[in-house]
Amino acid sequence: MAVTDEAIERIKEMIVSGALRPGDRLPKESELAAELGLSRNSLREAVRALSLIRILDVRQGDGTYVTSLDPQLLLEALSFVVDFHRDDTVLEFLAVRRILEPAATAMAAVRIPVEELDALEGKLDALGPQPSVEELVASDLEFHRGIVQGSGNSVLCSLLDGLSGPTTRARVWRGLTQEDAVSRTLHEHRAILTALRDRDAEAARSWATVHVASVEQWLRSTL
Amino acid sequence: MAVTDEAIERIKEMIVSGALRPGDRLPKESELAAELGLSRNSLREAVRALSLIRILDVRQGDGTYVTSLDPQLLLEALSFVVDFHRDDTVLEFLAVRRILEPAATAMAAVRIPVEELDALEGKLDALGPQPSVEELVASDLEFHRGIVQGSGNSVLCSLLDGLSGPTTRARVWRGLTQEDAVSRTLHEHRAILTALRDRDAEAARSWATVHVASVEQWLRSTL
DNA sequence: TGAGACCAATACATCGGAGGTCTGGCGGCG
DNA sequence: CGCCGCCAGACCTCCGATGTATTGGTCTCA
Repeated sequence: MAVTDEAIERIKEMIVSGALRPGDRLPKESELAAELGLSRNSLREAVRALSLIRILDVRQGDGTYVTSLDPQLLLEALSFVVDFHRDDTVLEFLAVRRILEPAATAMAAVRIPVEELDALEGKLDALGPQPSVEELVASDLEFHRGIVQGSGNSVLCSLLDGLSGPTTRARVWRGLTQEDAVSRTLHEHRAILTALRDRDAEAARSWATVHVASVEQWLRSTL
Repeated sequence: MAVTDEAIERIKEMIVSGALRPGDRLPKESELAAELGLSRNSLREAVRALSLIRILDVRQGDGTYVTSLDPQLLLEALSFVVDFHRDDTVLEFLAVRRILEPAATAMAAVRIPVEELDALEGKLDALGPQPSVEELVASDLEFHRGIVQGSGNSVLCSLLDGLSGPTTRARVWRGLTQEDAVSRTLHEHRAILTALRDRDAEAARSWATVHVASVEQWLRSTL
């Protein structure tokens, strides 16, 4: 195995084993390089790779630290990966989302705080009757994120966040706004909110399914 | 932004825009470095980072190539990330799996080929009445992977594969084998197979739910 | 005495070059 | 025609030096 790959494994092992804990500072480049028995350049490649997927956080002039390792942070790299997929696999991502989103919405029905529901409704109200594409995308993203956060599962939340990345979403919306789907989507958002207020998990699940499925269907007919 | 990060974005952009397609070979280090306006060392850091998440494939003595970009390949990096999580978040990953696995099993019920079912049953038969821990883990992993592949959604398949990574699974099994859960698990596997043979999606979904939930419950009571 | 500016130490960022190693292809030899 | 060794190309690793951002202490001034 190449020295750099070995360094990646060694650093990973140090973190997994607990020798390095979240927030800990790594020895400085030169020391760590000597410790692992390689040059600074090679070590830097390892550190950079781990930095890309948010395992490490390098701060110039300060040092290199282990991140919080929150699922949210680590799965953020997922959206980077999703960006590489073209339209032909978007449907598969959307199918996964159609599984997760209703489940998350149903989970949220029994535990999301009323204040959060109020906040979400307020944001829907703030959206005018003729929102721009950018506003719609932002609103949609925020709406779903708010609900999924209400599920109380941060892994689920981050996963959906990554799957519904800006790129995918934007691609979908770009054409979707040409149709009358805008008002229908907003109506579905309202329906989901109502179901959540009623603490009706099954209704919430159904509305979420309908919501995602309608996007999926439109996309399938277009591609 | 640092030159290396910029290089990562530039390379990503080249791939997403289609300038570089799967399987394409990148210009050699020195040329690409000159083209992007940075040193080879910095470029190497960028390439190494993209290589870690399976976007690029560097072959010593040959060149650097764009991978197939299959969802399967890219989501493989997910298991690397999952490895960093400790027991306290395993439950959240398992909860996500409890959502996805039944759905995938139900999808498989209507489309998995009979030959695949035969193969899976054959593997269960090959497992003796007193399998070792390693055999059990391997069998369990292979069984679920075979079924999920039958769902026909490669994204879903890779996602579950990553979530049920060897580490997580091994941790769970290590203690689980102490109980009588072994025979129960094997029995559940048989039941899932039967439901799939009957093309009974609902039964398959239910058995998969029971299967994952039992592991989750045991884990919850142990932690 | 307290606040703000200055400065030096620290640590990462970037660079260019040199030597090593592996791969694949070309040509010679049997 | 097939096998084997040579060789050019490309990545691997390392070194040493310079640039740059942050930090924290110190010094000066009000």
